[in-house]
Amino acid sequence: MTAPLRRVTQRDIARMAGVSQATVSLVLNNRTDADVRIAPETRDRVLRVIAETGYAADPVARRLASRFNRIIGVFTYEPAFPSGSRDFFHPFLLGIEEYAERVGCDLLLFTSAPVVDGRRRIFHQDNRLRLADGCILLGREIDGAELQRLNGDGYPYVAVGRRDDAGGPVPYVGADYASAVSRLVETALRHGHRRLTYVGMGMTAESSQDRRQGFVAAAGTAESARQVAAAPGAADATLDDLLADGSTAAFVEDFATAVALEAAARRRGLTVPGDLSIVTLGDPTVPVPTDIAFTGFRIPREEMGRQSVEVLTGVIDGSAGGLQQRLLPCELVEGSTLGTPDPAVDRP
Amino acid sequence: MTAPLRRVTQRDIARMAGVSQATVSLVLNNRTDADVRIAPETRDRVLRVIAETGYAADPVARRLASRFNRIIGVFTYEPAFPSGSRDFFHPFLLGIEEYAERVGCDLLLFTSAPVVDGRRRIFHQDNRLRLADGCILLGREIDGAELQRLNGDGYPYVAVGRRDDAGGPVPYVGADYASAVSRLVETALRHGHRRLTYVGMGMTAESSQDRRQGFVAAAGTAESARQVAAAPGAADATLDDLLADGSTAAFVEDFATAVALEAAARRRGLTVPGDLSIVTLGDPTVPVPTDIAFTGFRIPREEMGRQSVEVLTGVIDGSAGGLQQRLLPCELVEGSTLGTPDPAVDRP
DNA sequence: TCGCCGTGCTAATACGTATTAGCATCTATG
DNA sequence: CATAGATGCTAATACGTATTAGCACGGCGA
Repeated sequence: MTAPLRRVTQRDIARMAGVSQATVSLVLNNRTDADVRIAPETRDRVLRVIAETGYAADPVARRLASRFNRIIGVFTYEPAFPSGSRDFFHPFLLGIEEYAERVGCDLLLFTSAPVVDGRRRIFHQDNRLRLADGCILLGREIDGAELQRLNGDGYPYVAVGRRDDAGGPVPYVGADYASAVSRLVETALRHGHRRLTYVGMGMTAESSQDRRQGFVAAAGTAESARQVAAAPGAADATLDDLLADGSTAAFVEDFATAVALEAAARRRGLTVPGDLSIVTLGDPTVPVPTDIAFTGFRIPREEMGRQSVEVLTGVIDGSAGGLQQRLLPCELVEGSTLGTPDPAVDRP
Repeated sequence: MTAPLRRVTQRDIARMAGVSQATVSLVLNNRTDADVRIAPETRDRVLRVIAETGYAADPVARRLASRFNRIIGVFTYEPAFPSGSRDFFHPFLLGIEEYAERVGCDLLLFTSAPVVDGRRRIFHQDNRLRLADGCILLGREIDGAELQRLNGDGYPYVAVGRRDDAGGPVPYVGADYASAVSRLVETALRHGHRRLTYVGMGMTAESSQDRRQGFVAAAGTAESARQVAAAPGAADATLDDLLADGSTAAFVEDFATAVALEAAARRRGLTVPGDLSIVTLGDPTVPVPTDIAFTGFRIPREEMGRQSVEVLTGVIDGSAGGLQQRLLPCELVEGSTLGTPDPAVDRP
């Protein structure tokens, strides 16, 4: 190993070209303002030396002197490349990367953030947020206190997924779950379903709230629209509950639960959607093997990633005017698990 | 939007605590050298103010003044989160993230690197490599000229995958393809195979060279050991060629080609491995649907990611002594596509 | 000849931190 | 009481770039 060579700096270039460091900087930044004038010969001379030496400005010094880094932080509340839930983050990252590339920004993954109580923390002793010009927040549940702190600090950020206010409005790019669920409920009602059940996971996250709100909003004309909590493991109990209630359509928050529910129904000799319609309210977040084409909707994850970068760059350079909150529409998936309820099922 | 608040700096802390900026820095870095002494009361006072304000050192300034950033760059020659070949990078990134987290480093993805002639370039006008303390290079084929430049600049980096020298030895963490292929060839010979064919893709990448070398090295006692180039689309022609040659075992570089070859054989009523043994020389890089359990080996991608970070940190802080080149063993996969050649096949 | 303006560049400074030489002040020692 | 040494801190400077005020020079009009 040779001794680490010293960087070539603007001073070196300046000396070689017989000009001042300031001139090198001006040439480098192609400044042609009225009050900054460099003779073409001088400019060429400097550029030639730069080319010869292969000089490249130190981005760190640049950042210190000016304002921005062209670095976009990405904070994930869970590891960004998990083996388990890899399908959750991946589409977001894909969109983020694509747009970051387009605007010429690098992506900084905050892998150094320590895990406390099972989740990563943004704020800790050696907080490194300021490395980036701004930050994209990814995660099913985001700590409200941390959002509040971000707002207080005036640090530019965008959450992926709608977030409730936290000491002020939270900039976000989310998916319009409420509307998507509402449309599914309306479809069910058109098919003649009268008794509906929302099968949740007992979560308080905004994404869950929004789905429930969409359910409630559209189910006004139903005979019954109730909510229950369930886990994939308790599919049989959930099925009992649905049958006892006389529900003909289940709106299932979690994809894996829907899969388990369908399997349980089949085991009992029930048909889907003949005896029971099952609607899923989102893409699988973990790989679940199934051949069933569930009726539901698609979360525009990739587009959310893209637009989160777009919004963030706006927030950073201040060009974004007012409130930066976007809800993207979800595309409905027709599938084959929502049908007309079998009249054989006893109803008045 | 409020005006972007000025950062809290060490100067602010110093003023509040009634000390100098230097003292704040010393306290912050927990300096306890013999010639640096801070009274416990002073230290506490400073720490209290730091805690109150939630101050965090600006990593950019820190980097400029000192040497390191705790940022590890990741340069991918293709997008890091591709939709197509997502399975290629993902395991590497997983290992990289895991180890980076362990050593408390952040990960910088160089998404800003522009694409020229269909591939990303490390070196371009506004080269941002120096943002990171060092860099991990990912990609099937890495430009030798760029490696040479990296070596010349004395920039710390590690390639994932073995690389030929480029103006000096290239630090890398690779997989020992040669040995893995050799062992597979030996297995085939033990099974009685005498005529072997290496089905390559006509690539010149080191990973391809190594496989071929392993093939040649172990096939010495075979009656025939030849190499052909083939693409998945030309499976039928390849099969013809194999049969004409009387080869009983095909060592197929590309997973998709192996799948196509097996399908072609089945269409012709041939059995695998009865009539033809097929060995794959690596995991699929793109998702290929197949139910066949191919005989081959597993590339320790995750471990390669982990160790690349380990090696890089060593290179960066200079603690790594000599040459940093590691070849990790590949685990053989028994599978069911390598068997004893059917004696019915005409051979002398 | 003087003043004025346009041109081409440089000196000085800021950005926020780390480091080091060295200045006071106090304590122990002779 | 003078002095040596330890102690606790600060002033100064470096890191590499961007920015801005302003200097020196030459040409031109009056």
